[in-house]
Amino acid sequence: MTTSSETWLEQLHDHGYRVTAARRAVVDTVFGTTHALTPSEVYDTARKKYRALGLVTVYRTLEKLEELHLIQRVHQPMGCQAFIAAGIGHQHLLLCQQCGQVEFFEGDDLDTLTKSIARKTGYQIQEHWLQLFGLCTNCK
Amino acid sequence: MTTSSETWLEQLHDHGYRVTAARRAVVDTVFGTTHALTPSEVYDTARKKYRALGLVTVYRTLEKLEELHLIQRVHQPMGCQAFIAAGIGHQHLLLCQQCGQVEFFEGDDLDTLTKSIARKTGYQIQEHWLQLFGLCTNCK
DNA sequence: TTCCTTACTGAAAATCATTTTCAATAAGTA
DNA sequence: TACTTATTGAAAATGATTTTCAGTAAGGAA
Ligand SMILES: [Mn+2]
Ligand SMILES: [Mn+2]
Ligand SMILES: [Zn+2]
Ligand SMILES: [Zn+2]
Repeated sequence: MTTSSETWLEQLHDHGYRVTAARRAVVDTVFGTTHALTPSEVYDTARKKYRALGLVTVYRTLEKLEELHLIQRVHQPMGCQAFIAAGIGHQHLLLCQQCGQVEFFEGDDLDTLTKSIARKTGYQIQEHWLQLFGLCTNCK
Repeated sequence: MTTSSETWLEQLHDHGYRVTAARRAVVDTVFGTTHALTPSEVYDTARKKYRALGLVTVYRTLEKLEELHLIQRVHQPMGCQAFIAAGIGHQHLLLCQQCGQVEFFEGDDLDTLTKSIARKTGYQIQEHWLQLFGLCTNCK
C-alpha cells in the first residue's frame, strides 16, 4: 500500500475538481511534510515548485483538501492555522514542542473514561480530541 | 470555598493592575458563564453592565486574565478564539456540540498510554490536551 | 485532435479580527 | 487632597483571510 500525492490529485479529480499546476504544487508540498504548515508556509514552499502560484490558491486548495479529509488542522498553543496530512482511521497527534515535528499514534482507549464522565455529567459523549506534546528524539 | 468575580479582581490588583469599571464588567461577564465566549461576545454582554466599554479593553482584559491563568482559551472545530473560566488543577473540557455549554472533568489517566507512545516513538512526552464533545442533558 | 464549457487562476480590492497609537481620564497610594 | 502613571476608548494601522473579476486552461465531448 504505497500512497503518493497522486492519490490526492485523483481524489480531487474524482470529486469534480480539476488538477492544475497550482494544485499539484500545493498538494506535493503538504503531502510530503512531517511538520504542520501554515498557508503562508505552504505558499513559500510550493512556489519553489510553481513560481506563478498565488497565495489565494493555496487557501482555496487547502480548503478543498480539508473538505476531502486529506489534510487536517493542527491546534497548538501558538496558533491553529496549520495543516498536516490527515491520519488514516482513528489516530491522534504527537507534536514536538521544539521543532514542530508531527507524529500520529493510535491505540488510545478512552471508553472507560468517557463512560464514567457520561454517567457523572449526563452528557452523551460523541467524540474526543487528544493530543500529546513533547520532545522528539532529535530535540530532547 | 465560595469564589466570586471579586477574587479575580483581587488577583488583578495583587499583580499591580488597577480595578476599573471596564474590567469589572469584563470579569463579571466571563466569570459567570458556562459557555465559551469570544471577545466580541464578551463585549456585547459586558456592555450591558458598562455602556462606555470599548472592544479594545475587552481584548486587553482577556489577555491579562489569561496571563493570570484565570481564563483559558477553548479550541473548537469552528474556531479557537473563545474563552472560559479556567479549571482548577488538572482538568479537561467537555463541550456540548449543540449549545456550546462547557463542563470540566478530571480523573483521566493517560500514563499507560503516554509511556507506551513514548517508548514506540522515542519522544519525551510532556503534556497532553484532551477534550470531549457531546450533547448535554438539555440538548440530547 | 479540436472545440467548448466552465472551473480555476492570480491580482487587486474588500473584509474582518486584532493590535497599536494617542491624548484624556481616573485608580490608588502617599 | 495631590500626584504619578496605568488605563481608557476612538481612530488608525496591521495582518490574515475572503471576495471580486476578467483572463486562462482543464478535460469531457465531438
Ligand atoms: Mn482516540
Ligand atoms: Mn489529563
Ligand atoms: Zn523536535
Ligand atoms: Zn447543550
